[in-house]
Amino acid sequence: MAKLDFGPIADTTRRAEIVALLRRAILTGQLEPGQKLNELRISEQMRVSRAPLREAMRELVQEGILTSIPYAGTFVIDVTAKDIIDAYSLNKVLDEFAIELAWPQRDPRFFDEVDRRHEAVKQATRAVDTTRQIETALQLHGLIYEWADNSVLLETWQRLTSRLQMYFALHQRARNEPVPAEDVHETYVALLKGADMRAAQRHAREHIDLDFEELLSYARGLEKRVSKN
Amino acid sequence: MAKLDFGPIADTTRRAEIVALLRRAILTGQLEPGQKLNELRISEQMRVSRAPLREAMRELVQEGILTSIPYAGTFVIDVTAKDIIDAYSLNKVLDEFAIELAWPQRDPRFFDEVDRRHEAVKQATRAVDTTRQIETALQLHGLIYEWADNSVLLETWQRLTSRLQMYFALHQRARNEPVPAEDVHETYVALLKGADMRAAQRHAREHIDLDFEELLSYARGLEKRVSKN
DNA sequence: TCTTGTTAGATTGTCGACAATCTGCTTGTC
DNA sequence: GACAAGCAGATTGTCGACAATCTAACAAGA
Repeated sequence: MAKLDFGPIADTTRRAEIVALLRRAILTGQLEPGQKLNELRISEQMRVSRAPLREAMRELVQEGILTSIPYAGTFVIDVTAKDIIDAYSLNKVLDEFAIELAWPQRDPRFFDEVDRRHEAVKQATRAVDTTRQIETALQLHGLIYEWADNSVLLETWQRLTSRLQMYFALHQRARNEPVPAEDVHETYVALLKGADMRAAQRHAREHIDLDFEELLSYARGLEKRVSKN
Repeated sequence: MAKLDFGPIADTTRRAEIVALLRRAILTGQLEPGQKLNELRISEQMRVSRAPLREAMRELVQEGILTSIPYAGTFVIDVTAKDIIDAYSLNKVLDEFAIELAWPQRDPRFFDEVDRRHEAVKQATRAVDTTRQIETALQLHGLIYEWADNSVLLETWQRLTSRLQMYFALHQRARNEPVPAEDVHETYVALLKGADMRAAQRHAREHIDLDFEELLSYARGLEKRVSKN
């Protein structure tokens, strides 16, 4: 008998859907950093009462992409150059650790997934779908975390991912030139499938530094933003 | 003129107070793992409506110490041996990183803080106040994170701390013998004040392993718990 | 002119009630 | 007795209204 384990049914609460909508809006840059979220307006737009909206906002505050000041409002987090540096330097450390943990766990399904996600990135690149390209690249990157079999590490990575995605989206938005067409993940994928763990760790670190430089140049250009209504 | 910079005023929303109350109850083990949180009952006990209570619970869910199933309820997270192992192994990695970042940042205020927090631990130990002892020990431990000057790392550590505190509290609760009177932090403190960073990192790792063994033996004895009303 | 007090409007925080969903029990049927 | 249907109670999710707080504009006084 085929072993088909059903995943949990979809959370069909308004709250969950609101969280997804808001998160997407923030991570794609539709909601700009520093921008204030007006509860009444958003709840009306979504045809929802303020209660589930506020609960959703609480989640996103804890997730680190919103910030809230009592009686003043809830805002999209501001992005400073330091934030980006901090996130990236931590990401390096976590990557190294994740690769170490995931390495002995690699199995056929892992290798399949690598290719599948790599393919998704390439497709998004061809389609010049910037948002999706960022999304898929991070998903490829997150594979080692999923295979590391450490729930706390995975959680930490997911939190970090939110910000990284936001940073990249802002970056791409700032320079509105088309996305690089070359495939920067080729080497990384090859190393993940290879036998030399140290090499993979080294590459992950260097690869990150590459993207980092670009992002940082953007970050340095960031000015303080005023909160918009 | 003395430069006194006022910190932000206290968040005097009911929500914030509820979060603090609930968190404390969970971290000290007053609310047991797996236990269900009945909204109506708690809101009545606290003389508060369900709205701010629910928002507070959302925060704690994202904080990782509560878990929620739509239309079923919100529960204190279950603690498995694997969770403890995962948290600790990540903690090791983060510690090493934090020491590295904090090392060049050490200043007179840092050394003062080390002593101050170390003193707090010793005092709690003398008073045989187990809860406070765990709290202060973690605060001493968290010093390197505060000095690392990496906001994302600090956040990550604080999330991790919540769980560690919970694990320790459960552990102490399980074996109701008094707390060890000897000062296990003496060496750590000395190394933090010393000149050899590598030695400090090494000790942090070993020291952790020590406590870890004890905690693990407890974790292994953990049985599945049924949810209580 | 600058400061301080006041007030109106907008927005967030909180409340009590209703709707949707789950759980366990009972009932009826075979 | 086993099993499904249906019902009652309890609990969570959502709503609309009210209270508390903030903001900005304006007026009064030094």
